[in-house]
Amino acid sequence: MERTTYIPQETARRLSLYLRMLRRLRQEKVRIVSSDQIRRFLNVSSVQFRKDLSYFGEFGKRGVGYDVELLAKEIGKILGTDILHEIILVGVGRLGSALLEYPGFLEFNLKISAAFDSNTRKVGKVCGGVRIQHMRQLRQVIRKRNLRIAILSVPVEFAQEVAEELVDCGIKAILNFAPVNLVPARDVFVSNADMASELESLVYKLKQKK
Amino acid sequence: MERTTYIPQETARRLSLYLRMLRRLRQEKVRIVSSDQIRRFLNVSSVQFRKDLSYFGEFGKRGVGYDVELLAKEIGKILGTDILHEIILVGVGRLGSALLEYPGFLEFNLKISAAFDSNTRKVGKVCGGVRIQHMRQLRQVIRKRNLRIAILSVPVEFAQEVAEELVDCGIKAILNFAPVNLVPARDVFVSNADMASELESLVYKLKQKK
DNA sequence: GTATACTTGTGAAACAATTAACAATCTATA
DNA sequence: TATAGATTGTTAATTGTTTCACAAGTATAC
Repeated sequence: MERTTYIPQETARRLSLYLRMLRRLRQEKVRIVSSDQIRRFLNVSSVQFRKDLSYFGEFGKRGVGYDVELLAKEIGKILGTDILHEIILVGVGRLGSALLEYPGFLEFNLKISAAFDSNTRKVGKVCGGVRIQHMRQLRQVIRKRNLRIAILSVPVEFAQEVAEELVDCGIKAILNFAPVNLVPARDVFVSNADMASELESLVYKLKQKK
Repeated sequence: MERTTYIPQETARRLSLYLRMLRRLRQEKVRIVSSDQIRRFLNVSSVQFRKDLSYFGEFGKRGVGYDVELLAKEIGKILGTDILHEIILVGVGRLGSALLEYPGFLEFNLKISAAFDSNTRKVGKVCGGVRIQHMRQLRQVIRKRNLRIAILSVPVEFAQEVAEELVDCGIKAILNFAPVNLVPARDVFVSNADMASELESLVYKLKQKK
């Protein structure tokens, strides 16, 4: 039961999928699940699933399977989403306001607890239960509440500059929706949610298949 | 100059980044770019860049670099986005309408040319220059215009069912925004744009770093 | 209690992707 | 035309990830 120190990047990503699946199963009152059932649900091989878990411990019962409730809790702990994380959103345009109202975050104990925009007409309005504040408040709010994670949904031409401001205010992780590949500062994690690029990859795959 | 038949998945994804960068450079009237400059812009090693290109041919000039214009064209051809691709969007909610107005797709010659929703109140309205049609029209429109790619932005509880309908109508690639890991049919490509999961991975990374 | 059918956990092997090292080529310049 | 400096393209080595194969544990039927 020795734990390796190195954990594949992909494993972390998949844990998230597992967790969502498990929560869904829990809702449906499923108590026990086997790695082979997970395979059918998620398109991840059963060995992959077991291997991924093996980096963190032993959670199943041989000959039986996994306790849904227990495994969900354990994966939550591993990922750090057993506790609520507050995040901020910067740029309340079309996409930004859709994200503010997006219900999918809460499922993972993620809550957008502050939103910012530089347009004074938007400031003060409430969207998705959050009052929009002016960009000027950014630093103060981040500092005061010790926030670390930001969603960036500003127009592409401001993305790099606003990202740098965020980092300067103490943000350590950014989920970027602007269509630029933001290059992260030293100790900051950036994840580029590049929708157009995803589509382009699909176009390419279709082309290959033919 | 022999071309391997196998091309890493990740290479295809990166080509998309390269292409966007090159187009931006072209706009700025840059004529020549070296792999080392690309590295600085995109955080992809210069060898990686050259290696990725080497799967498809030789596009640079030793001692000089790459012709921006030419390389952009070539990568466009490789990815298949040298010609316009029409896609459909299903589910015009908050997120769906944001996507309809998203300007980032055109950059890659991708155009949402039809949108569908089952809510009769939305049907007939125009969003992002596209008239929303009823789901009943789905099959007819897909068939008639021979469409292959769909963006799925319906509520999570309908996602699997609508996805199956899309496939049944002839759709071959789906970009899914609903927070489920859609399991694709045999010859259909699905890309799950899982925003909550992305954030959760960031939370995990932050936790590790500490 | 023993046999049978399942299922997990994991070291080793196979496979895939990235990086290092360097030959080949180009430009500019004296 | 020789030389220096720059840059690409590619083979080989390295690193990272997935899969195989199977031991070990559990439940059930008889």
